Amino acid sequence: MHSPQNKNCRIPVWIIDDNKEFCFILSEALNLSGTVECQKRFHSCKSALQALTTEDSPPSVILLDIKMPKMSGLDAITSIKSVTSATQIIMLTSYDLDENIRTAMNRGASGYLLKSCTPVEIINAIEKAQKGDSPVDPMITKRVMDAFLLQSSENRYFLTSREKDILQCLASDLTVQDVASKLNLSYFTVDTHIKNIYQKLNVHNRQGLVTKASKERLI
Amino acid sequence: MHSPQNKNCRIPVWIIDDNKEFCFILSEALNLSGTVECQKRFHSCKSALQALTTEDSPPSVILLDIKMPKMSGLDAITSIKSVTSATQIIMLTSYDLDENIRTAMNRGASGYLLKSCTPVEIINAIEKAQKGDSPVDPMITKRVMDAFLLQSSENRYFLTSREKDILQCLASDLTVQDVASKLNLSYFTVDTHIKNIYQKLNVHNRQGLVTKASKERLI
DNA sequence: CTCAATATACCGGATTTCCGGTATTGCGCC
DNA sequence: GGCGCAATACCGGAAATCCGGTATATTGAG
Repeated sequence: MHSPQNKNCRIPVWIIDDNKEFCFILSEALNLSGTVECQKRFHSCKSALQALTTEDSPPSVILLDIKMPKMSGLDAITSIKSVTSATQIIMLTSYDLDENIRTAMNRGASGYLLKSCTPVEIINAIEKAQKGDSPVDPMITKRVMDAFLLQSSENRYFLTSREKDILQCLASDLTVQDVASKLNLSYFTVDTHIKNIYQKLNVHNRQGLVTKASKERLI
Repeated sequence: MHSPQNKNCRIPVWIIDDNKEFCFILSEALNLSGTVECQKRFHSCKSALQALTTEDSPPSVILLDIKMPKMSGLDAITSIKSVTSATQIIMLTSYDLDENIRTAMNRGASGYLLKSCTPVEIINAIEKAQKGDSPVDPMITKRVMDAFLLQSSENRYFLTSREKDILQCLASDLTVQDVASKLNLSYFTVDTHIKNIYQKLNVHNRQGLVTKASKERLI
């Protein structure tokens, strides 16, 4: 009736996410549950696809990060579906409102999860997806996220220590030049770090950065 | 022993500050006290100097805003002292750490006050100055300010309603262009408003603005 | 040892901000 | 009725940011 997997076993899941830290934490969390088992982790779409084509047992559910270097998770959806159409795909995103969600759904994803969801929420979503349920209700994850954000502000964005340094400096009126002098770095280095921070926090300019960092108590 | 004023009267004070609203509020507060009397208010150094040279009774103490259009309060110190050397001058500043303080002291000011001080603190400072005491201890005003800032965040910087609108927009990642579209204004208008906000909050770029506004719960 | 991550550094062009001006209109207040 | 203020609008040049690249050295984990 439900899925093609054998009934008495835990739901086999793969995670594809270039963020190793997040990837590891999530898999550990899933394996703590009785119902889900993270069998494999990949940090690029390419290696995951390789495994899919060579291995004989595809997972029931794949958790797929939307934003990755090289091949985007968005592009991987159709490839995965063409190899193993029975596998459900749940997109992972860091961002509150990612316009790519719609695209992902159109391409065959079953739903999406915010990375800030609790493990329980994620496991529920996996169980739902395996049963063939339609997309995860965005409002649920949204609500969970809102509550979740208030605590656990602990490095949700995986900023490196250098990036945190620079974030602190930026919060106090300093220009790139100023920060470079203060930290004894090249202008270009600071510029690079800032670009990376922008990407991690999904903002596109200074005021966006400070606003977000401030809201999330990063500064 | 103390000052040249007659003993049974309240200490006569003038206020020179281009911010009419602040000026008025402060004078009202002073007049509520039993010991200090705000006799005159001026919104420019020029008009105050004019009054000083024509009137026969200079005040014991002048509260002088550092930052004013045209003639800066800093420039006015020597002029005032040359007319009435017995008058004590207390500088007023909005900013946490104003480098002009040192200059003001060198030119003959008796001390300085942060505009965010409580009326009681200000009155104490006036009484001290009139007795010829040396500069107000910066740490006192600083401490008072810190406590004061936490409450009474009510429009400390006298932002106009339009300015508050724009501040809100800036806090959410919008560029000048974006804000202009959203509020149906010209790019130049928004630019002008932002310049004015910068001046009022004493910041010089976007991240400084957002940081300060965020700290002080303006957004 | 190898791989990946991190921190470092540089370039160039497009865009945006920053700042000091000026100017006009409308509104409220003595 | 005039004065000042708030809001609107415009200009131009200097400075800073933004972004998409590329590249190298070091370090830690497997």
